[in-house]
Amino acid sequence: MRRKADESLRLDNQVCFAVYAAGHAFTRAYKPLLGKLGLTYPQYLVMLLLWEHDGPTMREIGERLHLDSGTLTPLLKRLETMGLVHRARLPEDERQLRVTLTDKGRALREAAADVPRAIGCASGLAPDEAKRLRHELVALQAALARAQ
Amino acid sequence: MRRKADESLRLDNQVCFAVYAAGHAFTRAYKPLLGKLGLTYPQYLVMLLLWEHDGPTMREIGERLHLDSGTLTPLLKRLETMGLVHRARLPEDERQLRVTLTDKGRALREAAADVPRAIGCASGLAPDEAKRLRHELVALQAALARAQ
DNA sequence: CGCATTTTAATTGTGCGCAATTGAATTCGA
DNA sequence: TCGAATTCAATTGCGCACAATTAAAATGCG
Repeated sequence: MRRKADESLRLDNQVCFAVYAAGHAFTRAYKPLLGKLGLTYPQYLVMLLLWEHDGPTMREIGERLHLDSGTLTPLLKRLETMGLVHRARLPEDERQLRVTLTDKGRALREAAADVPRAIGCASGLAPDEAKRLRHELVALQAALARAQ
Repeated sequence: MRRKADESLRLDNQVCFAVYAAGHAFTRAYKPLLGKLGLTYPQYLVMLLLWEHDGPTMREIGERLHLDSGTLTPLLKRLETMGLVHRARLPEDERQLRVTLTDKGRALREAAADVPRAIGCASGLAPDEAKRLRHELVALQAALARAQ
């Protein structure tokens, strides 16, 4: 019989690797769909946020997506270069940056409308299964954040 | 009442984002533990594989972790520079590269022994919950791969 | 045997992801 | 009010992650 310590060092036993591998699988599944829109997955997340509620500051985007300025500054500059968003300092606080959709950025929403359905389909999850799994992952993320 | 298409474009409804965020949370949780060992999380995954079964080829490592040579070549060179692994061509097939642990690499296993427990603790998951979640994520990953 | 095909690792280029630092704007406190 | 502390975005540097290409070794087929 194998010792406990050995067991726990086996790759297959690790939830983290399963999350890591599932993340890769999702990225691969999204790539052809988002490629048609000219977006990467993190860029798509920012666009989702803006379609939901236009005009957040960079700090708010970072809090929502758990990304810092080192990631977001170049990402948002790319979206701006593509003509999808506009970046402007707040007049009342010049430190902060407001990100707003351009007409082109708003228009992209129609083209992206069928992406979630396609991914839902590929995942093979029923809506209620997806919902439960999402809840468990959110709880997991919160527990890890709490443990610091 | 909100239309169905709008619902599906909302960030909160997406399993993928939950996986993505949980992945980040895990990486952050592992960082201080692995930092003591001088490893990144992908490097730790390779070491786990080698501790489990020493001497795989680079192709086998890539299949197991779903990583290609563009990622693994520099990663393994870093592990070699750290003195943890040895890289050598197979005499019977010069295209392939065998990766083996050095004494230092084997010794690191003891230092890493308590990492899984610490992460398990931080995740707040009971062992059976972790096992079920892992199964669901593996199934999800397989479904996404199958959908190609 | 000899040449086309396949397999494998390495390289190049792009884009995250994050720690650490910088610098500017703002806020706070004596 | 003035200087210290804080809050932001930007920058720098390092390490994945992956597509596309290159080059070498091995295989397969006529």
